[in-house]
Amino acid sequence: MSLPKPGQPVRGSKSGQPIMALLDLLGRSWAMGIVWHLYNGPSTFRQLQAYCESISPTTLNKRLKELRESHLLERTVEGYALTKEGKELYELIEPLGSWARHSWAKKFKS
Amino acid sequence: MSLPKPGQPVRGSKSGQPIMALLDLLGRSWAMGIVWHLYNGPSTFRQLQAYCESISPTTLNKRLKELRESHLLERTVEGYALTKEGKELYELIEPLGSWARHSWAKKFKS
DNA sequence: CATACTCGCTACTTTTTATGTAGCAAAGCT
DNA sequence: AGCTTTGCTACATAAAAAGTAGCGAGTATG
Repeated sequence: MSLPKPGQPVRGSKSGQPIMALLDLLGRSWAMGIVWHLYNGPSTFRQLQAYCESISPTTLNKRLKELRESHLLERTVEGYALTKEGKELYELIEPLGSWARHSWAKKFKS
Repeated sequence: MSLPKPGQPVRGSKSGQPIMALLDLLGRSWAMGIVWHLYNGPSTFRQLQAYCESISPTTLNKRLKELRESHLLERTVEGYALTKEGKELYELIEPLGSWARHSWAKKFKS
């Protein structure tokens, strides 16, 4: 799987519109979960592995590479951490959390 | 792949927190693209297939089933359409579009 | 009535992704 | 020197997605 970049054809869009590249990137397994988790603070590779209970090191490493190349996270002395863009992204997807709890989950209670 | 439901263990979380179930669901290939597209109005199966240029009918059908069972879309006389919840969800992820264009894409121009 | 569409979908094979497990090299204790 | 932790790679297996063909139902057209 190649890195989706805005402006280039990606999985799902020959036009490479930024939103499609972003959806391709975030649509890969664990990508959003990693961003979600790192908002709490930097984590090491092994901490991320423990957090994402069933991720394999192979996949984790691939996702980390992709997210780094996409400028959403970086390595620091404390481990992997969100960049400015990564934090912005988190703040955009954050409302999903409360919506999922308060509106969406209720539809499954029947 | 089984349908992720809030309150049950899902890919990535034994707790089944709604947000994790949602991320699992949306993280599957094309799921967000389908929601994104349907906000413009209902589409038939073949229209969706044409829109998602490289999706296979097998995968499209699976995604549609999952999204229907998750109450995000439904079948109408005009084809597949977003439910009230689906529209709410779209409106939550919609800001990603302008962020991707205006902030994120710029990081790749170097 | 026949034939020729379109539509929603299934069957099947191939390719791509992800998982599961083992373990290595580098760095930091002790 | 020995023992751990850390970040990661290698390899085999399993799961998911793509690619292609085509069926049965419905509708339109001659």
